[in-house]
Amino acid sequence: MKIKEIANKLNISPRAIRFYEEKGLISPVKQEHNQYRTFTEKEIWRLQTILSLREAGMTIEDIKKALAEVDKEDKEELLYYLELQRSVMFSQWLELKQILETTDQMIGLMKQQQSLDLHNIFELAEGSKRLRESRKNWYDKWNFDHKASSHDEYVRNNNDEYQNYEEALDMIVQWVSPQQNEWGLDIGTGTGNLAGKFLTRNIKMAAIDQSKEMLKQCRRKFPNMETKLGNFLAIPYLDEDFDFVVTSFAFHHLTHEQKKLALTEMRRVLKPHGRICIADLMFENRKKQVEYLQDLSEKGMNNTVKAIQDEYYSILTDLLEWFDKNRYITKYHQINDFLYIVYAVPI
DNA sequence: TTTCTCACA
DNA sequence: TGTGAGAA
Repeated sequence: MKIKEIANKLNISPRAIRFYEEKGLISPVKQEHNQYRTFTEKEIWRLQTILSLREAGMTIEDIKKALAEVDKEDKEELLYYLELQRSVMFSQWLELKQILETTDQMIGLMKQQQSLDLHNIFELAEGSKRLRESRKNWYDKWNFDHKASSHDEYVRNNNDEYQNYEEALDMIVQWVSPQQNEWGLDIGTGTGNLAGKFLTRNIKMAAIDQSKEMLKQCRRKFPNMETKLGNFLAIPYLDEDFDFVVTSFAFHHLTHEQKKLALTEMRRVLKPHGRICIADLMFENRKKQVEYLQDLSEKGMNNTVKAIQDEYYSILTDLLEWFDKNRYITKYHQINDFLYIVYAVPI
C-alpha cells in the first residue's frame, strides 16, 4: 500500500507518516525504481499503535522505547512503559489540580479584599511552586529495582532496619481491622508483604510502588492483587477511592516536606471516613533525634549518622501534629527503639 | 503521486 | 510535534 492510502485509512497526513519514519518509529521499504514507500499490514498495525500511544500523550521518544519492547515481544516491559506513562500523566493531573486550587484561592482573596494584596498572592504562588518541586525532586536514590530480587531475604535476615518486621505488619492489619467489603491501598508495597496480609484475609487491596522490579516480585507472589506504578507524592488513584491506606517501612524515604505532601495525598485518595496506618522508623521527637545523632558522632560512628540523616526518619510528634491539625484521632505504639506504628481515624 | 529539503510555528 | 511550499 502506498502512503496516501494508509494516510487516508488512519486519518493522518502522509507528511506525518514520513515524520514518524524520520524519527525512527517505522521503516517502510522503498521501491527500487522510484523510492516510493510501501506499507505492509505489519506497518499499518505499527502506525496504529503509534497513534494510540500518541493519543495517550506519549512523546515520540517514549513511543520509540515502547515499540522496541513490542519488537522484543516483552509484554511485561511494555506494560511497564504504559504504567510509567500513566503515572506521569497522573502527576501532571495533580499539578494541574494544584494550580487550579491556587488560582481559586487567589480568586477568593481578590473577592474578599477587593484589591490585590501582592504579598498574599506571592505566598500562594510560592507555596504552589514548592509543592511542585517537592514532587519533582523525588527520586529513588536507594535503587530498589536493584534490590527487588533479594528483598524478602534481606528483610528476613536484617535484624537492624527490619527488626520486628512481621510483628509490625500484623499489628497494622489488626489495628486497621478492615471489613470484608472495604478496599485498601498499600503505598511503597515493595514485594507486597503488607498488602498480602490483607489479601489473605480476603480484603481487596491495591498496592503501589515506584520500583517496577519490586512490583514484578509482588505480582509473582500475589497474582490477584491490583498493582500500579506510583509513589507517595502522586498516588495513581482518583479522589476518595479507598477505605484505608497503609504503609510500612517506606515513609522514611521522603524528606520532611515530602512527608506532608504524602499525607495530603493519602487524604485525597481516602473516602471521608478513610483511615491511615503507618509503621516506620521514627524518632519520638526532634530533641531525641538531635541527642541520638550527637551521641553517635561522639562515638565516631559518622557513617551511621549519615545513613540516618539520609533516610529522613520521621519525627513521631510531627506526624501526630499533622494528624491533629487535619482532624484525625490517633493512637500509636512503639515496637522497638525506632519502629513505631501510628494509626489515624478522621473525626 | 511521491520524495526531499528548508523553513516555520 | 508536526506542517507548508517548492523543486525534482
